[in-house]
Amino acid sequence: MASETRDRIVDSARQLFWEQGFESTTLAQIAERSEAMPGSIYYFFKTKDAILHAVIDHYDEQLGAWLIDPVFGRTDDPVERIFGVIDTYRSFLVETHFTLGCPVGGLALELGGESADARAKVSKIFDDLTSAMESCAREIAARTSTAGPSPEALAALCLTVIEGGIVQARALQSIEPFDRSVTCLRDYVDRLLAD
Amino acid sequence: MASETRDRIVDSARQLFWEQGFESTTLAQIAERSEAMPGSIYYFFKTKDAILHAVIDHYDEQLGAWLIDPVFGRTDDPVERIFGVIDTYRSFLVETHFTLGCPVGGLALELGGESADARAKVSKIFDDLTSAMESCAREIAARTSTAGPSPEALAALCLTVIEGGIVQARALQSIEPFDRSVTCLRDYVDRLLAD
DNA sequence: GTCTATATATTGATAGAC
DNA sequence: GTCTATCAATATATAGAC
Repeated sequence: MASETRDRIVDSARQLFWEQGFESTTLAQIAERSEAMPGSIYYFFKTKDAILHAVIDHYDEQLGAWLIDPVFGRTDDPVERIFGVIDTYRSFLVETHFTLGCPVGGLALELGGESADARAKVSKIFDDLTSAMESCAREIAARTSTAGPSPEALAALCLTVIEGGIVQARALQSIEPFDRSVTCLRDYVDRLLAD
Repeated sequence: MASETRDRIVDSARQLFWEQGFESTTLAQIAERSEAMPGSIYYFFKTKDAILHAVIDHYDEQLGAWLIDPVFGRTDDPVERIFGVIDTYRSFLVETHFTLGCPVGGLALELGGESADARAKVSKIFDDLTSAMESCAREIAARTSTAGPSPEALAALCLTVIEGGIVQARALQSIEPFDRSVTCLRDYVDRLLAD
């Protein structure tokens, strides 16, 4: 099951899906980047869809270590944690000049109708990320006196700011709409904490 | 230039791009839905990309009449206008059971790297929609005493809530994250106006 | 497990009759 | 302007030697 070649194939596919999307990526491209021949790819994966599942599983397993743990390990403050996660996505956008958005969000939109089980896995990843944001939102709620939004709602807004900011940033090829949205979210959180 | 057949082709392509994305849509599907033979399609359009451009141009021309005018004609209140536009997108999501998100946002993500001129057109559509939201945000700012976010920032957040809410709703096949984000946005606007 | 070679289907696109 | 027929390229996927 585990294999160095297999890992290379999944990692190459993951990069390509991130850069171009699932549909636009061909097996020839995966073969080229992973330096594995088509025959080798089909030794490990029965179909192209099977590669997609492996990529999504990889995100599912690595989301914590890759995105949440570094940020949450850096600080205990719930506000800093939220904006630390958001800033991680911002860095991807800026460093890749808006070619790399959210790997999971991109797949979510692309898998809209078809492949119900792949979409279900993507759904779970969103749930996990929402849970992490929710723990921060709960701490924030505990610090405020008047009634603010539910932790679930604030957590949803945080993911919304990430995904919506990415869509606009990629469309406009500018980080400005992303930053503007984040500025509002911070203002909102500040106002909540001022109560 | 204008032709009933051509209109049918563009409209069918528009629907299919909305439902499945640009890459996943084949000319055979466009031919089937528009009831035009491949030969006819290529009489009007030199390439598949030319169809894409026609679709984007259609959105560019019809965005006002299709999305903004109905909402802005219904009320003068800037807050109601903002949430009226947002609710239009919500209706698409719910009525189509999360298969139809934002036609422009979907293309924006898909055209990330390639076809720079198509992406530029998409960019212009976002600018137009942002302008409409910005006019509302400016009125809201005029009603508040203390310093709130800039109208540009609040407008960006409105689009972010739409696009980010759609990504999550389609991923989770649930309107909940969309509604939760909108609830927060409304709470934020209420707090701005309470100042 | 990895390679070469190739099958099969579908893609975007074209030619030319009418 | 619309049709039929089809091309050439590319896609996913397979067979079988090593």
